[in-house]
Amino acid sequence: MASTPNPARKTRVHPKVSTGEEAISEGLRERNKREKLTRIKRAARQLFEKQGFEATTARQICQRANIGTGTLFLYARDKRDLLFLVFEEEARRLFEEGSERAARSSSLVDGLMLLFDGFIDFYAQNPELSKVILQELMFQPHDEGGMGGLTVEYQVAVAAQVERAQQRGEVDSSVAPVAAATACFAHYTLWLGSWLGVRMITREEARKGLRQALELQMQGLAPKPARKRPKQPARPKRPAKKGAKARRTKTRKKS
Amino acid sequence: MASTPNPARKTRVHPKVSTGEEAISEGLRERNKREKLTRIKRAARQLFEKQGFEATTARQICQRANIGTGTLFLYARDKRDLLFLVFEEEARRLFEEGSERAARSSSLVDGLMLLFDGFIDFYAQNPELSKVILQELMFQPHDEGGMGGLTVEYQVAVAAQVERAQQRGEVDSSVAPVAAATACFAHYTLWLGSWLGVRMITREEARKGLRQALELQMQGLAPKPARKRPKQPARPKRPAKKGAKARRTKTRKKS
DNA sequence: TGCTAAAAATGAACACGTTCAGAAAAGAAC
DNA sequence: GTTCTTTTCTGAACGTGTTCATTTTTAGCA
Repeated sequence: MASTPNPARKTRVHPKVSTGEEAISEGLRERNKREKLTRIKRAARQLFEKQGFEATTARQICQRANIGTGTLFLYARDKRDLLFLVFEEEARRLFEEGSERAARSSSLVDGLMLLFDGFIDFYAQNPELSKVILQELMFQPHDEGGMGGLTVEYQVAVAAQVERAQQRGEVDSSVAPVAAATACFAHYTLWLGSWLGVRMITREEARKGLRQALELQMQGLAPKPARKRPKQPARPKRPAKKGAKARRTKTRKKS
Repeated sequence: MASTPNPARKTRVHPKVSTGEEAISEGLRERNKREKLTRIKRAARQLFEKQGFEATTARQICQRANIGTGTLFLYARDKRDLLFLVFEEEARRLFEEGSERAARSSSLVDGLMLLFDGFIDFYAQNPELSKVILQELMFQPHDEGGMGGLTVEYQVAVAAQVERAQQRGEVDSSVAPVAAATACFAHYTLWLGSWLGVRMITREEARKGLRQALELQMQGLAPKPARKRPKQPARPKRPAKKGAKARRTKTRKKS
């Protein structure tokens, strides 16, 4: 009944390392901190990629980064936080690239897959690390900036896609965009989980399953009333070229 | 690139404790093991519920169960596995109760909510523990028996619900039941995660969101060609308050 | 240049989960 | 009972992530 509120992630990392462009001249302090952070990122990344997350010890990272063991935890809340330090930048880049590509698509499902594919490629590079990242993303509060914030932006981007589709007449106007976005996001996370977490599925199976789930989300489970032309152009502006259900798009090429 | 295959959960727990009814007379060995297991379960449950999962140490459990520290790990693979030892029985019961109730329902959404509600109630009893359980369920391979097996059975039960609805004509006959079940399960896990993991939502909000997601899954996002639906309340004439739509059933009462 | 206060770095120390070589208990055979 | 084999138990020991009192570095000022 009691339940401790979890180790309650430490309030904030101690040295406030500058986030980029500052006044022209930086003090010694600033420079040292920046360099240290860089070294930490590099060391962590190298070791994670070579040995995996669990097999890499904090002390190893410290040694390679030339810092004392305690210092590491002034720059990262804990070991898992290092994953974010290391990969946030790349994730942000992928996110923006995906958003751009998706914006050019004219089908909701295609657009979402473009959005998702960037991350799927990223995760595929190292499934073991990705599992930990995903786990953290799905179970850590999304506030407190960092990569959790990205997740929120992600959902916003999905919602934007839905809204565009709605304006196109591809999505019913009575649907709340955020609700639809959440639904699509649910399929995304489930299939990612089956692939990276539960590990009973390959990457391509996950992509295929995800795409089918999105199509099913478009169609709905309920039976279509009668297969006849909606001759009344009252409701949707354009009759939305929605043909049969199983829209066989060729599997999208990825990098 | 390398990536260690994770600490690779230990092959199997050492003493094979009998799973219930055996030959009438049991040897001293069997009895000792059974008693020890019982003591472990009791101790772990009490401590977990009083102090929470993280705050309970393995040594505390051993002390309370009157066993050596090493012995604990002959009965549980690791600390998290204790959660399954402790809660599997109860989870199984809830699952069966839910299945029965769901079988009596004549609407898919209602039926699924009945199925889900059992677990939602269970999780609500102790959200912190539930978070860990959920995390384990979603990220540990589902084979190797235990509670993971339950997850599989769960999805099967959902698929069965879909099939029944299909026979009733509530679900389109062209839909593959497992695909539909997976989709519904995706909504279930997402909303559970928002509630227990990311912690930005209350239990009732999660239930409501889940129900709406299921309804949206029924309807689909695509625009309906003509409003010739059997008995759907058509488009909401009344300007349904704040974006919410498709509110059909009154929020189900739960136990 | 010294002097002082604030910021940052340090590594020994802590508490934890987990292991494993050896000890103890239970069964089998006589 | 006595001996031997097999199963089960045990707690000291290991390696881990993380903390914190102390030391070192930097900045501001005279």
